[in-house]
Amino acid sequence: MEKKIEHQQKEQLNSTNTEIKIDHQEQQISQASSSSSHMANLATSSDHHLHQLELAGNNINFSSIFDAPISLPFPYSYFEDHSSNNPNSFLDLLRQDQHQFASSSNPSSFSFDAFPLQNNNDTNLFFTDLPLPQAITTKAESSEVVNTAPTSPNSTSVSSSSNEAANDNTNKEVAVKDQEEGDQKEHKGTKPQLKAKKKNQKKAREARFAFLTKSDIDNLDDGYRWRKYGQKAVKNSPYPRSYYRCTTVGCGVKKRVERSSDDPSIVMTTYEGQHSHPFPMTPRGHLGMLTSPILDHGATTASSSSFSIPQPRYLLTQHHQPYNSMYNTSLNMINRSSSDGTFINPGSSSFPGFGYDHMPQASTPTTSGIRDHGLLQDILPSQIREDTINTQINEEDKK
DNA sequence: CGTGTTTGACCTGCGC
DNA sequence: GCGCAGGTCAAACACG
Repeated sequence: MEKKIEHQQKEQLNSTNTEIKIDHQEQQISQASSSSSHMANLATSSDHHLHQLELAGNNINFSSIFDAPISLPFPYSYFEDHSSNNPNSFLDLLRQDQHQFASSSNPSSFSFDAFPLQNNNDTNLFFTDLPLPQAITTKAESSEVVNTAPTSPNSTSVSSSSNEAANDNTNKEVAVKDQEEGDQKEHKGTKPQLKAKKKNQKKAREARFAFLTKSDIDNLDDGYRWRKYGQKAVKNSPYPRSYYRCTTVGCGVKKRVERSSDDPSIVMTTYEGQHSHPFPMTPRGHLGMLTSPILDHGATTASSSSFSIPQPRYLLTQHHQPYNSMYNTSLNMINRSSSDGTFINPGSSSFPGFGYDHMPQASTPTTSGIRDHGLLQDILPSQIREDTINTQINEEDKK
């Protein structure tokens, strides 16, 4: 396993300009838990990119950000640092990178790579080789509701049902909250019950998805409009944590942005919830990222508080989902369909807060002539996807 | 005037 | 029960 990884990473070094230090590889492996396929994902992640990477070897503890205490390995950072003076939006950079990698056989597939590495039972770790200077590492935080049922990588049945489940959870959560508010108004003094409800409510909390990005800029465009509603000092960190909420009416997506105390160049953004609305229209009157997150600035963001990741529809479709049940669980929890059936894309899911993966054209294979891999194609170049899936299959065959 | 930010107060969960 | 830390609210403020 380790040899395989080492071999693959050596290949990376040879075939790309990627510069990787593997000092803490072993530690990452242990922290990345048991999913060997995930490591394979990591190992192949840079094949299509020229960005320089490093394994920083810093174990930056973001346990305060996540529910589960973790020591997050911090494998990637970009040498190509993103200056705070750089006026380019995140999506500008994406666009530039798209040109840079225009030779890709599947342009639509390029944009954003995310490689989930299972970290522990509560968190999913995402190593990303983002084609942008800021981005270095992503980390998905699963919901606390854990689906332990193993999910086949090719499973298509889980998605819709889990969508409904997630939706149900969300609705229940709202319902519980509303109920609680009523109870609090009408029945003050039922604290035990309220507490029990609170606990239940917490268990059904929205899934979160966190990104680590290397940037001097906190407020980068992701195309959505965010309103800052709070800022708090973080313990053991000189940098405050900012709280944002999607400004779209009825959309409860939140995000938290904070800077790492260990490495101030690292910005961590945690998304919570999923947008219940289409990607915002741009002033120019077309949908941002209609066919790809990188095709448009997508930024109507007057706010300066937008974060730096694309609003990727880049969630992995579960039928192409090469990841384990834990990861699927995470996806399932965040894959929410609306109650009226609008914006539902069965079999597809998206990371919370990451845009809208249900754009009609975006999900129609025939429009691009490219096989629809769901959101996966927005994350992984086709070659990587194939490698990943094959790797997963091989791993399963070995078992 | 609309929109977004700032910031102190308040609420909540959790550990001791 | 208490204190701490995280999260949220909302009034005041800034800006175009």
